[in-house]
Amino acid sequence: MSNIFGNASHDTLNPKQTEAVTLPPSNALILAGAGSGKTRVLVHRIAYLINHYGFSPYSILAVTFTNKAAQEMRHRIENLVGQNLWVGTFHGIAHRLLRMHWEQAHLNENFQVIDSEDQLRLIKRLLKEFNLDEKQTPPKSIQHFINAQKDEGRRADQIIYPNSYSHTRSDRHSDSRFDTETFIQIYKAYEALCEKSHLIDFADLLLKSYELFKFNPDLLTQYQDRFKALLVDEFQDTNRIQYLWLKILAGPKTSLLVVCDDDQSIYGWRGARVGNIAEFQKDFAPVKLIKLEQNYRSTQTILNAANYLIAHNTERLGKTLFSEDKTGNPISLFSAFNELEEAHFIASQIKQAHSQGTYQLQDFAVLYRSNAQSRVLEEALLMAGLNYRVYGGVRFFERSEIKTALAYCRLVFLREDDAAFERIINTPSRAIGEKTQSLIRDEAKLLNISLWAAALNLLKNNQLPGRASLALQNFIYLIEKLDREIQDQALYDQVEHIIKYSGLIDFYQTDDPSKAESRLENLGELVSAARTFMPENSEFDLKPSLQNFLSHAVLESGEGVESNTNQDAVQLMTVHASKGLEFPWVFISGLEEDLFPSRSSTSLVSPDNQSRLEEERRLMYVGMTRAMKNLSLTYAESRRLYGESIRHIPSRFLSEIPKNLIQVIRHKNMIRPAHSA
DNA sequence: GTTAAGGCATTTTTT
DNA sequence: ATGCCTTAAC
Repeated sequence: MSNIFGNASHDTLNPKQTEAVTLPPSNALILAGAGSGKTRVLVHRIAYLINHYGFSPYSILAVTFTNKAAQEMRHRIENLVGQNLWVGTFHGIAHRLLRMHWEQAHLNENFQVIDSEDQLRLIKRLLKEFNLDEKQTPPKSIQHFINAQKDEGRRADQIIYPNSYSHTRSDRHSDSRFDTETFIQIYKAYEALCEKSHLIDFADLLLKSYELFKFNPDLLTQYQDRFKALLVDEFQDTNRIQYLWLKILAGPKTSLLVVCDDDQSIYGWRGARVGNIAEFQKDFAPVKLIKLEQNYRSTQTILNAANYLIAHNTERLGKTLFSEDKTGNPISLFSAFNELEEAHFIASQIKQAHSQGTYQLQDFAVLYRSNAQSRVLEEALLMAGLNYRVYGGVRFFERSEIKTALAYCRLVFLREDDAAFERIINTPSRAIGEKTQSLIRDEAKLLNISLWAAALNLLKNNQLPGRASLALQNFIYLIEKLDREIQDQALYDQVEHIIKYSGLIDFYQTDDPSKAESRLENLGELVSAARTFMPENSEFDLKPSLQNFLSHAVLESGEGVESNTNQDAVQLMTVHASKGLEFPWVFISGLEEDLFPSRSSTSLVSPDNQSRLEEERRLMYVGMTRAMKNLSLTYAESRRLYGESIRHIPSRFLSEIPKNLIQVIRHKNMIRPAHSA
């Protein structure tokens, strides 16, 4: 398993690391290769600023991308300097700023954050209002459009018409059938709806907090003066708005240190701009550049292979990893007849190595390009009697029963929350059908009020048939009753009470018997989560309130599959999900053209072609550099995909690794599993 | 208001 | 092949 302390076993910093840590306060770019100890450098840098330059922890801000990275950094900083300073994700920090300055940000005090599922629901509702057909105008494409605009820092009225957005992301949906003007209109309506409902989506957290600074110069100055040092992790993954946010926040006296690895930029497809690195060097000149190229993770063989592979990319800053470790085992390569044999091979290799006692199961990771590949691998591991754990399922706070329960909490907390209203108005079913709901929506639209207020209006004016009226009355009564009952209760009592009296327990007990058990269990866990909930970061005097708990649920939705976490098990995940981790023995499977590199990165006729392929190559590079001792590569000549067998040729990436580093494993007397129907 | 049948897409994922 | 979601029929 990956060691959360990275290479903490090395007690001293190497010369390059030392140079980065002890720089005088100034702008710096740390180009940190895989396994070169970048988190360690960041943490030591913070300690150095405090201990050597006398910076107050209060004047330092460290930004990461994931909650996991933020937690780890917070933990390590506390170990080193024992101080509680401001560390968080871009979104987490933006959220906190908006909570603190909600008035200046033109927000409601009780605003709620919505996730992309809620966002999509709102968009679907708008499409209905616009009388647009979902087939002709897919809600997903609208969602993508809106998020891409916000990620670029543009409001609906700032869009440079036409097609100003098409260069950033995949433009599958930007052909003439979809009229940009319509998209902009929906974007506008969506903004209005969010404002009315006091809701804010992920992208808007950043955009709104950027605007908060932009339109409140006094506040901005206050923060610019406060932050003497800004540190950013995984800078290659920043998008436009995140860059703008950093740029506006960094004042004349702020020194900005960013850590990045352009060779590990694998999120271009969701808006990350590697170009921010060059822009940073220009905007923040002079920028001190330091390269960390010594790797503490892998054997030199693995690094050589990875170096040769990545050298095929043209868009690079340039960096070559080296290790003090011995050469190590050659990289093994296995060619299978089909995906079943491939899986069987991997399972038997693991079984064999494991039985010799050198490795635990958790020392093995099996990586793949797409999630669909995991099933065959799981079956093979199961057959071999090996425990495994698949990363990346539906996360706790994203499960439907959890989201429904939270929607009750949200509506109880804030009646204007239309997203919550729509989710629970008829769950469990209480005879408020499409007809009634549509009447409520019309009323809300007409008077520009929330769905809740619209429902009250319809009841007051007797505009509903008797049955519907009664049902709606009961629903409203239920929410108001819950609200009254939870006053003055502690958070966990509130959550427990709402779940208990919302009718959800009965509903999930009978709704789908196969899922009933796990759903009820999850609802129980939600109460436990509320019981143990304690907001991070004491500086802001956060209490375990319902509001804070709801924000936490959206912004930190937690690990995927939490079961069997403590069991020794083989780790299965996509190459993307493996970023930042390390394993003694890594398998990368499905190394075939059209799979890895993916079909869309090679076959699309677009000017983007080259960079798409380079991103795939970086992905391969990320996968390879996860390996500490052994790296095994596999591919299948034929693979069942989408119901039919397809022949594939070996991935070009295999031929980009020098032959002398590879040992080809021959088919021994292996049983070839036949394809089943 | 619930269930069956047909349509459809299907890299990667965080917040 | 499969799962998800809209639509059509009880």
